[in-house]
Amino acid sequence: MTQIDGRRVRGDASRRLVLANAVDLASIEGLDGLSIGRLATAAQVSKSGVATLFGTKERLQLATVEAAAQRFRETVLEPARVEPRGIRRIVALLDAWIAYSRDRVFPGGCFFNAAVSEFDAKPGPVRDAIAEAIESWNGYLRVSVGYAVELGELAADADPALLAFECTALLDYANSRSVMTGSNEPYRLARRAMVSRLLAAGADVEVLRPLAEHVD
Amino acid sequence: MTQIDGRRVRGDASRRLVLANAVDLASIEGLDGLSIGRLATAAQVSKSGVATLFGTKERLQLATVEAAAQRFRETVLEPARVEPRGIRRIVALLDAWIAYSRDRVFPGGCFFNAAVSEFDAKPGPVRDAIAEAIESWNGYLRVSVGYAVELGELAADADPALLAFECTALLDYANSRSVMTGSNEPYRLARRAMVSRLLAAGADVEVLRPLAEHVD
DNA sequence: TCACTATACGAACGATCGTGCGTAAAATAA
DNA sequence: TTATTTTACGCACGATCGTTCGTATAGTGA
Repeated sequence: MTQIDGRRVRGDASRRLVLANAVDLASIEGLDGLSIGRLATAAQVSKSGVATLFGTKERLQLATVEAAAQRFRETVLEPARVEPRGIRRIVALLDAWIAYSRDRVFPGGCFFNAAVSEFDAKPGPVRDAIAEAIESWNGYLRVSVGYAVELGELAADADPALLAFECTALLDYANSRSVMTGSNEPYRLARRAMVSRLLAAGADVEVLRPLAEHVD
Repeated sequence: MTQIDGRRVRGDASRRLVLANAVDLASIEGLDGLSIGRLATAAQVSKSGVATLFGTKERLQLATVEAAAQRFRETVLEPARVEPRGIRRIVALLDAWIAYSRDRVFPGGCFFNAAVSEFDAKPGPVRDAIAEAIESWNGYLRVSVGYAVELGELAADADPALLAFECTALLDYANSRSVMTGSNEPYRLARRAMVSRLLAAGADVEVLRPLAEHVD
């Protein structure tokens, strides 16, 4: 039986508070643009308090990436798990992703879209952590498409890797365009493209209805 | 008859030199991460020399965006103009864009992908300049698709806006994935997706050959 | 000739950055 | 109790940031 440590409890609460501000700030300013001083101001703690809790800026960035990944999982992955494996879960995932972007779960749009563009040419632990989070989401979607093929809900010759690639491309681009223009039209375009693509892959039109008919 | 000014000639040469370094650095470090000091070191001029030529950092960023747009036009748009309007020019544009990304015309991958993610949530003149450059490219591709429809090279019910949206999404995502992983596989996936999408829109399979058969 | 402009640099400004040190308080462990 | 760990802060350090000022040089015009 592991006893709880009141100091750790307090520290974890502080870390959560700081990280909640960190992911929001980083989705706007970027993971590098996020400075410890401004973060401390936003979280209403002292600058050296942030330094105490995270050590270095790189460790703060790593913790921020993990906090963002958790918020993503809670917002996109968890809700879709109520749907059974196969095409229904795919539809739930794609729909949840659009809601995640459209509702600005991160105020600057998808955290990982911004993080990838910022760090894709900067090797190091932070880049690796971002890559792993992306890879995890991509893999989850790809495997989900694979289930649908195995279950006969998509054509046997459908390529899960290609289909997942296309959907992710459309989602990411819709996010980028919406944040840039402030319009929801990109989400409607992405929905149309994904629906017609899934139909071409043999999906049942009825099952696609949540994705096709949702208004953004 | 406007006489040339030797001082301006010299200054323009310096500006070009500095901007060539600026776009390369910014494609890696970002437009904000790009600092005047490091830029001066890279371009082998003094820090205050850069300040003299561009005034403020914001004006340097604006000039950098314009320099990047020019390099993009020279690399992607100009070569495709040798092809006639319609599906052939579309194929040339898409193929040139993949080469532009794959050959790392900007060392950090597509300059505008990085710039959009960095500035989409930061209102101001720099964001506006980036948005205008993106809009210009998107519009050019959309109009090109429209020509192909008008010429009967694509189905009459094909939606140019949607088709251009899908292709841009695939191109941007292929760029992002390739820079992140160092692989050319994303370009092959994007090619396959675009070819099948254009075929579904009624394109002639022969005309798509340059896009379909090119090896990255 | 002389005044003016554009380029270019060195030096320095105040501001902010990430980080380390010393200290204090709270909780745990001896 | 005493010793140790964790959190949290104030303070200051060196480094770098964008910017400004003064100065020098070269080219343009009157």
